[in-house]
Amino acid sequence: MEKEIKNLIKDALENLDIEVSDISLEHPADLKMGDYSTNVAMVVAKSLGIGPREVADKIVTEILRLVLDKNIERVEVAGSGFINFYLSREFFSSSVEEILNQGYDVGKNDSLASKKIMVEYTDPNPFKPFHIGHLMTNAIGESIARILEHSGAIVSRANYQGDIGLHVAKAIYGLLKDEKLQEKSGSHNMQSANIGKAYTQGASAYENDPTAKNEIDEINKKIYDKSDEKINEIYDWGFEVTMKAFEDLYKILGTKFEFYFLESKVAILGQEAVRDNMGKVFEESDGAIVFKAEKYDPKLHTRVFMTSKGLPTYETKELGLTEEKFTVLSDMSLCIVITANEQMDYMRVVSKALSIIHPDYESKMKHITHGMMRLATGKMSSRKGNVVTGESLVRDTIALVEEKIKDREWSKEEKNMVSEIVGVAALKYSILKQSTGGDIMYDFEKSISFEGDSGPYLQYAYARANSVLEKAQKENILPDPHTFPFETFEVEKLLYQFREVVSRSASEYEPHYIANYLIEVARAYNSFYGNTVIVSKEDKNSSYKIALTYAFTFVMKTGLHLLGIQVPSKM
RNA sequence: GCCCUUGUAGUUCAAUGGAUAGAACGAAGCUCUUCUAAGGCUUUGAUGUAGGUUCGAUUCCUACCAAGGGCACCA
Repeated sequence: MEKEIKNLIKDALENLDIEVSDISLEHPADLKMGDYSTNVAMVVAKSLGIGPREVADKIVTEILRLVLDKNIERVEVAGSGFINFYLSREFFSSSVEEILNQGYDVGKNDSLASKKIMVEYTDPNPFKPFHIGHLMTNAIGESIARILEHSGAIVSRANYQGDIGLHVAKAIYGLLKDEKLQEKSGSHNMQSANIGKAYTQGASAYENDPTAKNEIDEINKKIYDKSDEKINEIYDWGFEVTMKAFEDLYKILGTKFEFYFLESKVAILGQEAVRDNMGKVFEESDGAIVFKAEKYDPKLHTRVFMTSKGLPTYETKELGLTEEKFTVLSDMSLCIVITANEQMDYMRVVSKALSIIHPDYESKMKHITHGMMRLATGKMSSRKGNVVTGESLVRDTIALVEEKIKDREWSKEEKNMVSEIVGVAALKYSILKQSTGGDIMYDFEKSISFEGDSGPYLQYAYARANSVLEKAQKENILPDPHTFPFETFEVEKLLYQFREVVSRSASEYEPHYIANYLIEVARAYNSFYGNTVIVSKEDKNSSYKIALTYAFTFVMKTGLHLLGIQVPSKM
């Protein structure tokens, strides 16, 4: 419809000999002001030397002369010169019908058809706890991956693991000092939690105790050269257990990775790249090997790629990682990395180096950053009194939902499933409802209050719609989008916009547009639900309202899917 | 010092250069002989400061103020 209206305006302007380079068409914030609105009249008024309202009147007259489209009910001039388009009852009904035909494909577009895109996100390190920052990256990454898929892209999900380095040595030091933490009888989640504790102990010993620091450095060397049998054994066990625990969490969160990259491997590739480009890109400075990025861009700065001890830094590993990505996924058209924004400046420098080495990568690398997740009211500890990790946050949130639904007369399995789905929704939604750049104040209490602007609110609207549909089935009233009532409901005026919202989210890599849109749709549906009897044999429009309800469930379920959130059929 | 983010109701967040700056929480009131009250319907309140560009600025530009992050061998 957007295209049709734009063309209509274009034709009218041509007939009037008015030249405009770009016609902007938007949805007015208030639906009373029409379904589409353009400001062309105001844009051209000055150059024509006529008042904007007068120009608008002329254009509208011309449009009305041209218009034959049954989808447009009327066109009006309003405000200081806006031209507002009101769509017809027929249009909204046919868009409901269209959604029924599309089902869960609603909102799909092919702007990225058959493009291969890799999205790297989450990146927790083995031997270290999965913290709330990882949770945030995961929620954003998964959502962006799904949004791109909905635009036709072939998306590969990738995860990058720091399998070597000082953090591993710290954890192993902790494990060696306190052998109880090596207990292997419990679940791998418990074992992983113990390793997390060992890491915390090792990390603080490294800071405070010079003898421990030496020991840890020693362990670190042994991990690299694999010279100590005992350490090798602990390493293999710890790596497996922590990675398994991450997988459990990914399952709850709804992520399945296709590629796992290990730091130890890409470090070697990165070192080769540095060696091959000595003199060309990299140079020696104070014994280290550096890249002076400010030579290419004054806003960038020099960064060390190889330390004076000959060890590769993060930058070099990133170099190797990117090359590896382009190798394992041939014909990749876009390589996206999602991290916290503290890594923005490093990434810019690394990207610059990569663009010089591989000019063809330059337009294909995209770094998306997000803010920090801060916990409101200083509650840095979870309910069990431990430090809040991403994992504890997920499990505690789920537990709170469980508490809330404990009186429902459902089976234990149903309760478990619903609380998991709803808990994850509460968390993910509070991350995805705002634009990705900024920090997030996470309020534990608020996210599980499930009122208003929350994931569970959306799920609740879906569940209610679902039970409407069940009732309709029982009473044998079939959906029918063709016999519609005179009035148009607000939900209808929003449903057809889904496609535009998805494509905007995709082009800006911003899930929050979808989140905000879904809240609006849910609100409109809840209002419709609250003020109308939908299923009724006496109402001749009941079939239409049921069709509308179906359309709503398709949009809501699909929209939530794009946020990485599942829907319970009841809650 | 330089670079990057960000400053919007009491609080947490929205607003592709447009119309009366939207929600939610909080507070006050109403609402289940109707399909899930985790709902619906009312009422209340905000663009950091000073300039500039524009018919029009929360949005763009400049300065200042405030918060966060980054700036050589940690990731």
